[in-house]
Amino acid sequence: MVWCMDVHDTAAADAPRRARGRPRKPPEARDEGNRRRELVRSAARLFRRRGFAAVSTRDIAAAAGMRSGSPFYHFESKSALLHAVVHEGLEQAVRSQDALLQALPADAPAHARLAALVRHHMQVLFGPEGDFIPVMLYEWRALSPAQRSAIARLKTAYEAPWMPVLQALHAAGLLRTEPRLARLFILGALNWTVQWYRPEGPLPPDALAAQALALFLGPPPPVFLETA
Amino acid sequence: MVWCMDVHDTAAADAPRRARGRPRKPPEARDEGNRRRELVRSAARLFRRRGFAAVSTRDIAAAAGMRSGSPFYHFESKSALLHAVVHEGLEQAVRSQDALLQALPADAPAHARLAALVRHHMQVLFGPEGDFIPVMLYEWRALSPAQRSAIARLKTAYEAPWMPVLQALHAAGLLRTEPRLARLFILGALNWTVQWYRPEGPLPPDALAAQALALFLGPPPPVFLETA
DNA sequence: CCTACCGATCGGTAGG
DNA sequence: CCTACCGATCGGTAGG
Repeated sequence: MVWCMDVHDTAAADAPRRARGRPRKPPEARDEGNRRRELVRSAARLFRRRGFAAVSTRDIAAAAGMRSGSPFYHFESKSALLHAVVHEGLEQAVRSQDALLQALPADAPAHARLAALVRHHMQVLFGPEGDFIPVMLYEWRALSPAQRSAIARLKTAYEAPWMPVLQALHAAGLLRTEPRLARLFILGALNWTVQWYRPEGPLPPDALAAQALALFLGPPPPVFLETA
Repeated sequence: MVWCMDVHDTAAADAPRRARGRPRKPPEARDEGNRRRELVRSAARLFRRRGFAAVSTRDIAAAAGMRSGSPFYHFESKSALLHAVVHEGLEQAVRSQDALLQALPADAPAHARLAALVRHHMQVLFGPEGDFIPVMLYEWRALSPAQRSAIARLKTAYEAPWMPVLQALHAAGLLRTEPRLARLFILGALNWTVQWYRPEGPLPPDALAAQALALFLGPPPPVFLETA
């Protein structure tokens, strides 16, 4: 092995350690936990833009202001980084969706509940943390089996609240498709928007959500059916 | 450079060419044009299963029964192979879609036309050539700008016939969403099925298409509106 | 279409 | 968290 320190330079070796190489950041700016978060954020952005396999750990390190080997101080592998992106994004999405449903009036009609779920889903896809879930949607394959099943549990938790809402709409005759299939089609149509929709365009995410809802439920909110 | 032929073995060099290395296939089994097609087919299957970046040109060569360098006899680069997959798949889809529309009665109602388009799209995704279009859908990014715009023209040709149908449904009040958005949502819901649907399961592709149509158009075919 | 090869890059690691 | 490095693999090519 070859080292950059010249082993023949005994004077330097015996002298007190001098600062070598590039200057270190002052300790208060390094802020341990945030370095890891910065890696996850950078990885999410790069994975979304170019895909997992096309992004190198060196790219991620550079985006987070580190050297090539440093991501492996925080994560044991590239795929562990992907797992962190997906896991943290999905955990946050489950949390905010649960909070949303808690905030709805207990007697909110199914139509209003579905509207809230669709609107929230678009916020998850295009909000400030908008890289995390698309990475899950499109880079699923790159996870190991063990990682996949950890994610699958969270995904089930995210999708669960959709079912009673779709079942109620189906029972009321407002949804002609079998609820489980309806959920797959609806989430598919919404997830696909990451391929073509730009939130900075003329149509804001909430308006896009309203258009999607109109496609699935046909006529405008038939309030009369719910409020007897 | 080092060659496998021993240059000191002048006797062998002067002797009439002997068969060296692995045996060649007889000429009639090689069938020039089909080798290229086999590469495209193998590439399509691998790109779909593992993604463009995760598949090596060696993998593709092996799947087509070739050695590592041989794909570059047929294609100038890995991305040219991807382009061939996408281009040939999309060309075929445009052709069969056009044939389908020609075969419909001239007075077929918009509802029936949309049903035919949706059914055909599922056949494109899950039929015998079912790897080609999913590769386009999910590996779009890996194409060069020039390749992308060549594909974009074909994609426009594929999507064009959907618009008059959706506009007619919109005008008839059977579709509550602006037609252009409806097209994006509908094709998105259908394209997403490659993530979860297995055609060898209990629900055949045509039945899946019917369920999707019911979701978008609500009530069963309102024939009375079209047949006066 | 194969053989033999090249330069570049990749994920990951030892040692500090 | 950096430095210096390793073995493996990758896309691609020259020459036949």
